[in-house]
Amino acid sequence: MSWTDERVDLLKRLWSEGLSASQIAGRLGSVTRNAVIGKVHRLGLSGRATTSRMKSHRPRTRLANAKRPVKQRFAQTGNPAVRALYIDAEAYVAPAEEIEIPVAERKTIQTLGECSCRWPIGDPQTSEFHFCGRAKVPLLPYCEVHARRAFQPVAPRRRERTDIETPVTASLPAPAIAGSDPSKQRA
DNA sequence: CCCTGATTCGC
DNA sequence: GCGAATCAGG
Repeated sequence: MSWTDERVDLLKRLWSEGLSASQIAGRLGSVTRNAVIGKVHRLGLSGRATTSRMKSHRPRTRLANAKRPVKQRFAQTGNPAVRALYIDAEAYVAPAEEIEIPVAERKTIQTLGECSCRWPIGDPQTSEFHFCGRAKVPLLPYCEVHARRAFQPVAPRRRERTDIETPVTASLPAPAIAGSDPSKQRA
């Protein structure tokens, strides 16, 4: 697969949103992160300017957090439907409160069925605790709503770029006792 | 070892 | 133009 206009547009958008090259590659499919980086350079998009603090504007619940490793597995699946769900989740904003499941639909660990959404609700220490129990999305352990909640994009590493343009070390005062640095050796 | 982007260079 | 391999680093 090659760089069609659509794919380039998506690349530009995701890059400007601060997604990493590998994240973008995962969404585009059929390309490696190297390909993405190479394209970014050829397009002249490289060098993430000051503005794009890799933002993680997406609230994540503890439960969603706990599901992250699972999500990563599904994010890498070749199944387009599952991938689509994962990608769509990007637009999702977590609700402040858990969805109210009618008592009749609630499932316990005992009554949880093969097709029941396994999203846990409530405090496991209490008798109120139950699982969502609604019909789950095929291949996923949750109903659609909870799947969207669980499978959110990996939060970009938030880390201030301290590199880029600070070549003025020469003007810094010399340390009183400079730690020798013998570690910089390469054949 | 996980990850990040940057660069090179054969294709 | 493309991207694997590599580099340099967190």
